[in-house]
Order: sequence, then structure tokens, then C-alpha cells
Amino acid sequence: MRKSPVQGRSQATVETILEASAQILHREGEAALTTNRIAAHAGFSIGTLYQYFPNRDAILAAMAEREQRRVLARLETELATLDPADPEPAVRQAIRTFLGAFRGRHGVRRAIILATLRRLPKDAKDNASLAEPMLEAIEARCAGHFEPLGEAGRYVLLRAVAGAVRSAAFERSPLLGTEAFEEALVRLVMGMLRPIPATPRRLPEGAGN
Amino acid sequence: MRKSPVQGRSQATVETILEASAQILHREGEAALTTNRIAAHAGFSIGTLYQYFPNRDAILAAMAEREQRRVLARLETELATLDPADPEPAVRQAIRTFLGAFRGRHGVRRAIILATLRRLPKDAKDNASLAEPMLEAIEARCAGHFEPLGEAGRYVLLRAVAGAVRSAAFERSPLLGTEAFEEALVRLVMGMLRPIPATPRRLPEGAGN
Amino acid sequence: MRKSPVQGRSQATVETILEASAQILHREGEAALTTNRIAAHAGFSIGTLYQYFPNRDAILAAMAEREQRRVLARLETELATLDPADPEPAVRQAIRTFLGAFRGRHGVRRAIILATLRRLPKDAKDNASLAEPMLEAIEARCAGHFEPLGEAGRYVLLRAVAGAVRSAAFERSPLLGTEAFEEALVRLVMGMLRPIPATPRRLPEGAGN
Amino acid sequence: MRKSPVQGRSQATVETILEASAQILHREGEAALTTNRIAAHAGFSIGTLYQYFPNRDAILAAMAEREQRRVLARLETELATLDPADPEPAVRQAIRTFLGAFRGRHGVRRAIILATLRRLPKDAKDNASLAEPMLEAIEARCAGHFEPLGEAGRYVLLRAVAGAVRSAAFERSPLLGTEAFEEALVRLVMGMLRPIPATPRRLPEGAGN
DNA sequence: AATGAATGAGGATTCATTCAT
DNA sequence: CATGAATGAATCCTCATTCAT
Repeated sequence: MRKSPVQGRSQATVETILEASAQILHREGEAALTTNRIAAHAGFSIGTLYQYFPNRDAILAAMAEREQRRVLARLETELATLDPADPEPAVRQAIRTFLGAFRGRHGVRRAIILATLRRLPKDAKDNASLAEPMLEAIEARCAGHFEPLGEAGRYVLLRAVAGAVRSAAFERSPLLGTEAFEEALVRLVMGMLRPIPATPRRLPEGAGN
Repeated sequence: MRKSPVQGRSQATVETILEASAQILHREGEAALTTNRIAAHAGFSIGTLYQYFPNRDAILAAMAEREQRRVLARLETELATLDPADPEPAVRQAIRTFLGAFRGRHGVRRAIILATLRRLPKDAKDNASLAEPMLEAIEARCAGHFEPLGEAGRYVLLRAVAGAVRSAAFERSPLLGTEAFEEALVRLVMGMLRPIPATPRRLPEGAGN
Repeated sequence: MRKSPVQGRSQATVETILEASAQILHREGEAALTTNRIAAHAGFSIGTLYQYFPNRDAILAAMAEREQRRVLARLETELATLDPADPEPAVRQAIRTFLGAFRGRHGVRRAIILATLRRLPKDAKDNASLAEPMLEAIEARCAGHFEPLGEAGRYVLLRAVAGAVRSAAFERSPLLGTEAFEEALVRLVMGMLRPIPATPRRLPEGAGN
Repeated sequence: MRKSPVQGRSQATVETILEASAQILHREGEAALTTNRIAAHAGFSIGTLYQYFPNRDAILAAMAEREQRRVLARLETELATLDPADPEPAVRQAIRTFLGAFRGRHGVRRAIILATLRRLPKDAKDNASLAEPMLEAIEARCAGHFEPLGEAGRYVLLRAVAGAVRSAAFERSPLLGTEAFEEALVRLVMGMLRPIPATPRRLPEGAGN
């Protein structure tokens, strides 16, 4: 960000610019996302745009961040209502919430995903960043019921879920909204979780295990 | 393709152009993949290039296809040696083979994936095409041992595996070559497969389940 | 100047702006000398800057003038101490003083010179303005000892000295501080001066010369 | 140069572009020398221009070089006719030739000088490059008649002459074409040269000096 | 078949300047 | 007096594509 918005006015400007970008992305695809077009669509002059963003890429990055933050916020409030006890319903709800985050403005998400992907030469990390809080929520709630996933296990599970959903979003698959899709995802996650036999409860005293 | 390469020379030219493109992609990234650069690198004039490809996109498409064909060919010969009997080793071998297909020339794969993704406005299909033969091989060999995956199940499993591997390739994750990664993928797949109890059929009454 | 700084505060503001400009010029070169940057560096808003200068060029002009005035002031006080009698030492001292004026803040001088040069489409005059007082000082003191230089002679001598020094400053030549350089300049000036044989007048007949 | 002109056609193109640039410089000053304007004036599209020059600066550099080469060539053929014997006439002729090089297309020279000056952050050398061959010619012909100038002396003499002439050209001084101007320059140069007393010739054998 | 010179619409970006607050 | 958000003409440059040779 080139200039920290001092006056309230400029904050709105930044917001307007980002929203305009999102709309263009949504309606006309990434190729149409030129700086001049953004400015025109936002109703500002190109110069104003460059007051706040050092270059085109920064706009995309800001948009990606904004979109991410939004979805994450939604995700977290919804996940907070997660029932701690039974694992499978918890997973299902998490999945459902996660899927919900992908609804609406596919074009935007799609473009953002692409743009984000493109700009990771080697500093790739947040490739599954949306799925991560989901997994953490599950882990937090179901700790002790499952063997912890190793590093590789976590990595694969996160990317697997994210990959499946992302693909569906990308391909605008009709499956995306269905219960069967949700069910399959739940199975995917549950299949990775290895339950810890509940016996210890029964033998609170003794030469355990 | 503007001109079907009937003569051997023409075929070689096309091949040279595609190889040059792949190398540029690998070495200098997608931004450097301009038609003039391709022509120069291939040792042809830009005019010649346009004798064989109607436009830049066609080159990318041809490259993607070529790369796809190559990997597929390798995949299929290797999968042919799959042991029919025991499911888990079969899955493991399939996974290993699949992973092998992703080794080498990451930059090219990466760029091709991106370029391919970009050019699917709504006609998205081949998003998991590499994983498909793997799944078919497993299904062919282990049919009867598992409940068939439904449409959604198939879809999710394919994209999940492809997504995980693709992410690792994209991020150049150090996990990519490890056994733990392979193991996690095997678990991912096995977790989705619901074994059909083979004996119950023969023993309809008995000490059930 | 858009507004004559009557109050002390205004004067300080103008001074601050000019000093900020000089510093930017010195540290970052002419390309960095944008109005916004000047304002920022001076700690004023761009609007304030335009309260005092009608446009960017005026700032440059004011800077050039200021710099000129400064050097001239120094030059004049130092030249005032010039010993009237012997011509060569007088010339040497004048040269030394002149050279002294070029020390320090080369970047600024350089940039100012360039900027000033650029803005003289046809009204060029002050091209040797710094050397002029030097020559005048010499002439004032040594009048009668030398044939007066003609218009062309004056012109050439001024530009010659100024040119040599300016070049050295521009090229940041290591010669600039050396005695040999000073010596050469003295020779350059002395070579142009044609002494008037002082005695012949008093000894109209005698062992001449 | 981005592309070495293979076909003869392109050589002409480069020449046309440079000539167009020179004309714009001459007629409208440096500010008007934009890439698009050059292209338009040359009768080519902007793309063509960039086939041959990597950026605007390269055009200026090429022009400067071209102009330099031209003047140098003229200078050298004329200096070749220099009479070896008597020093002063030799100097006068050299000066005259040198001055001749500055006639015509002042705007171009002016702009080129400025542009060249601007682009010497610290690698400044050729600041007097036109005067250098002149001095060499004189030195070659009059060796033995004068004490050799030291490094500083050469430096100063070159820049002094170049400076005076350059100033006159810059200021479009009416003196430029006059004999008085030429005469003053000759005196400037001659004043720097310290003749070696011709006596040694008379004492070919003896305790010399 | 091959060449490569030429094209030019269109993109990103800068920066002096204005004016409502 | 001061602010700083907004302006937009103008600049440099790219690159897919064509077509005469």
C-alpha cells in the first residue's frame, strides 16, 4: 500500500477500488482486469488508483487478502458453533461450513486463486490457508479421539480437501452444491482419521495399555 | 494446427517448437514465453512458427497435450504391472507410479497447469485427467473387493489426490519425495474405499460382522 | 513566486522547501526531484508547496538562484582580500577562491547546472556568471598592467575557465583538488593576459625591453 | 541495439529513425523527443522503433555516437592537411577546423550534449572528446617546439577550449562565427604552450641543455 | 517453405497540478 | 494558511500477428 489513508475518504476509495476489481474479475475474467479499467469502473481516475497501490499486482494481492479475510471471518464464526463431542458430525459441519465459503462469486474466487497461484515462485505457503482453520477446529475439538496426523498427513489432508473443493469450484461442477459431494468429502476426511480405541476409559487404574 | 505435418521435416519442426517452449517455460517462467522468443529459441523465424500454429494459445495447448500424453504413456505402462491381488499394495504402487510422473521439469508442469487452468472459461474437464487412469487401474484390479465409489466419491477422490500432489509440486514442498507423503496419500485413498466383506456372502448366518 | 513571503514563517517555509530540494538532488539525483517528493521531504503538503511556487520550474530556478547567490557572496568577500600589486599571485588567489566555491555538494551543483542549462532555449546568459566577478576582481586590481581583453577575449577566457572547472566538477575528476590543476588554470589565465611593458613610458629612450 | 539489421531494409530503417530523432531535437527540443513522436516522424510504427532500440535512451546514445563519429571524421580529414612547421598557424587552423565542426544543427548538438551530460553519473570521460584529436594533431606536429603539457595542463586546455566553444554554441552567441572569437581561442591555446628555446640547434655538440 | 521487417492497439505507470475541505 | 485526495494527459514499452519478399 503506497499511502496509508489518513482521511476517511480515502479508505472508502480503496474499498471501492477493490470492489470494482472483484466485479470485473467476476464478470469479465482476469484478462479484463487492467488498471485503467479498474479505475474507470471504480469511478476514479487512474492516478487515484496509483495513490494507493504501487502496481497492478498489489491490487490483486490486496483483493486476495481481502477475500481471504472475509471468508476466514465467516468460517471462524461458524466453526465456533461446532459440537465438540461426536467426531463425524463435527467433521460434517466443518465441511459444510467450508463449502459454504466457496459459494457465490465463483469468478472472483477463481481469478483470485489463479492470480495467487501465479504469484508464488517459491514462497508458496497459503495454498490451503482456508482449509487450515477447519482442520484446527476439528483437531481442537476431537483431540484425544484420534491419532494425531503427522506432518505429511496434515499436509495431504489439507490439500486434498482444498484441492477437491477448488476443482469443483473451478470446473463449476454441478456436484458442488449436492449432498453427495459433501458426503464424499466427509468420507475423505474421516478415512484419514484413525480412532484411538476408547478402552483407556474403562481401565482408569491398572498397568494401562 | 494450421498445417498438418505430413512430411517428417514438418513433424520435427513442430516438435522443436514445442520443446523450445517447454524449455523457456522451465527456465524463464511463463512471462518469457512469447512467440518471438519461442521462435528464436527454436531456431526458426516467427513466420515459420505461424505456419504451424494459428496462434500462441495453440502452442500452449499443444504443449499441454504433449506433456499429458507423455506422462500418461509412462503411467499406463507402469500401471500395467500392477499386482491384482491385495488392494493396499496395489494402491501404494499406483500412488508411487503417479508420484513418479510428477518428477522432473516442475517448472514446465507448473506453467502448463497454470496456462491450462487459465484457459478454461467454462469448459473445464481435464482437471484430474492424470489421476483418472490411476483410479481406473485400481478399480479394474480390485473390483469386487470394494464398494464402488459413487460419482461424487470418484470425483472427490480424484481431485483430492491430484490436488494434494499438485499442491506439493507447486509449492515445491520438500515432502514431495518422502515416504511419509506417499504413505499419507495411500491412507487418503484407502480411507475412501469401503471393503466388501468377502466372507459374509458365503456365511449368511453366523457370528455376524 | 506566487506569494511574497512577508512573514518570517513564510520565509522559513520557502527556505525549507529549497533546502529539501537541494538535498534530494544531492542524494537521489534529478529524477527523484518531483514536487510531491519535495513536499514530503520538506514536511509540507503538496498544496503548501504550490502556495509558494507557481510550478516545478520555479522551484528549480529559485534553487539555482539561491545557490548562485551563496557562492557569489563567498566569492566576493574572499576576492576583496586580493593583493593589488603583483598580477600572477593575484590571479592565483582568484583562481583558488574560485575553485573553493566549487567544493562540496557537487551533486547539487551538477544538477542545478544541468537543470539550468536545460531551461535556456535561447535566452542564455548566465553561463559563466560565477567566473565573471573573478575576472572583474583581477581586472580591477591589475588594470594598467595588461592590455584590456576585447569582448571576445573576455568571453573566451570566462567560458574557458568556467568550462574547465565545470568539467572537472562534472566528471568528479581527481585533479579537482590538486595543485597541478590550479597551476594549469593560472597558466591558462596568465597566457591570455598580454602585459603592458610598464617602464618604456618612463624611459622612452634606453636599452629597451 | 536490439537487433542486428540482417536485411538491407532494416539498416535504412535505423538510419531513418536516427535522422528523425535529430530533426525533432533540432526543431523542437529534447522535450519533444518522445518515442512515439520519433516513430511517427520517421514514418514507422512505434513497434519498429523498438525492434532496433531497447529503450528511448539507446536512441539518444546512438544519435550521440553517430553525430560524434561524423564530426570526428570531418575533423580528422581536415586536420590531416595541417602544416607541420610553424606552430601558431597550425593552432589557428586546428581551431578553425574545430569551430567548423560546431556549425549547423546547433539544436542537435545542444540536445546531444545535454543528453550526454545527463547520462554520466560517474563514468564521465568523453566530455572533451572532440577537442582531443585536435590537441593530438597539434602535439604530433609541433613536438619538440614546446614543453609537453602535464596531465593537468592537457586536461585544462582541452576542457577550456571545449568549454568556450560549447558555451558559445549553447548560447548561440553571435561571436561564434567571428574572427575575433577564433583569434581569442588561438591566444588561449598559445598562451598555454611554453616554447622551447631553439638554441640547441646551434650547439649540436657541447655541454648541451 | 521460410523469412523477418513491420505493425499498432493497448498496457502499466508517472507526476505536475487543482481544489474542496 | 494548510491539507491531501483526486486528476488525467502523456510516456514508455510489449507482443501477437501479418505479409511482402
